Amino acid sequence: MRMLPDLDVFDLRLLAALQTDGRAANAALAESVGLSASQISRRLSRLEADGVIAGYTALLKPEAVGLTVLAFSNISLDRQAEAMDGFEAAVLRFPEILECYSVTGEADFVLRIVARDLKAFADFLSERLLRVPGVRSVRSAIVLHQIKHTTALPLSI
Amino acid sequence: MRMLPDLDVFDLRLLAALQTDGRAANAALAESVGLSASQISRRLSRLEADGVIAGYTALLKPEAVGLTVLAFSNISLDRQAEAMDGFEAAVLRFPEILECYSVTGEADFVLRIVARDLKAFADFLSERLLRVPGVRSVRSAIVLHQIKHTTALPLSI
DNA sequence: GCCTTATATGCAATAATATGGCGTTTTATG
DNA sequence: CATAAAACGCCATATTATTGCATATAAGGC
Repeated sequence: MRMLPDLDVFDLRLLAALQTDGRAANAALAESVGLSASQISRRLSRLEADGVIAGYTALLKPEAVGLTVLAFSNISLDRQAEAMDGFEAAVLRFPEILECYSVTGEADFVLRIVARDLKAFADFLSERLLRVPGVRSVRSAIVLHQIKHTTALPLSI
Repeated sequence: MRMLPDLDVFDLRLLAALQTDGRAANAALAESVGLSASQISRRLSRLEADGVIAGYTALLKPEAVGLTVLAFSNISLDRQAEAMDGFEAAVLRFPEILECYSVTGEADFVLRIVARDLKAFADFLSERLLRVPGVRSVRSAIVLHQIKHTTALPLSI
């Protein structure tokens, strides 16, 4: 695994194509990259081995699997070392918490949370999250509209 | 496209497997679902046609493509209708803004922003985002540590 | 409850796709 | 400018996906 994988223009085009369609056939990728399919195969293996490509996933429509609520919750903890460890462990256990980051600013953590509906979200907050030891405050921004949503990182091609 | 795609246990297992590895071969998916590869192929086509599967993507390691800064920025706009339209159009144009939602709470919007480094992030804020007409305030939570990060939605299997 | 119809299934044949050898070309290095 | 190393495309082979089809399972009508 290279530390500084210097990606050439073909790599970047390939990554861009894979961010657009992670299941595209090598022949299709070859088309948009401008190389042969066999080279795509080889570069793909390299990018995976190097860890540039962390994985592949299917993107599901949340409503189709019964999830209508998305929220960003800002968490503040009590100032104790054990509070943080316990909180992080709890976060990993809750499947409705998709992401958790410690951040600068007023809050200690930002969470991305999904739930079936508003009631399920409220229940999760009051019966689960607020009961995690050390959690002092939770301020949630519930999503009203999605203006933009992509997992594709910008690549300077 | 069905409105209420009632997913059976095989569908849910298949979706779970695809969220774990979006490029898994049908034979491998068949293994974890408990069906034949041909059925996987057929169910896959159906889930794609129904829009349950919105797409597939490669997940890249941000550092490997030169992105070291992730932030969640909370935006407040001036109370004018045209401010909102202009802001949303601007958001769609900026590739460093991966996600944008209008939300409840103190802010009007939450943005997920990536940047090469702190300087690039600061420049983006001051030279781009703050110059979008109608933007009144930006409060950013810059990510210090990633505790959890997944795109996989929780499925009640 | 049984018959009918629609849907789902696994198997096997076929089609599509990925991979690796190999000779050639390009790029980097002294 | 010569040489070595890396990358390339083509092609043959291996792997994987898809579809026809006969059988099985589940749903609806009477």
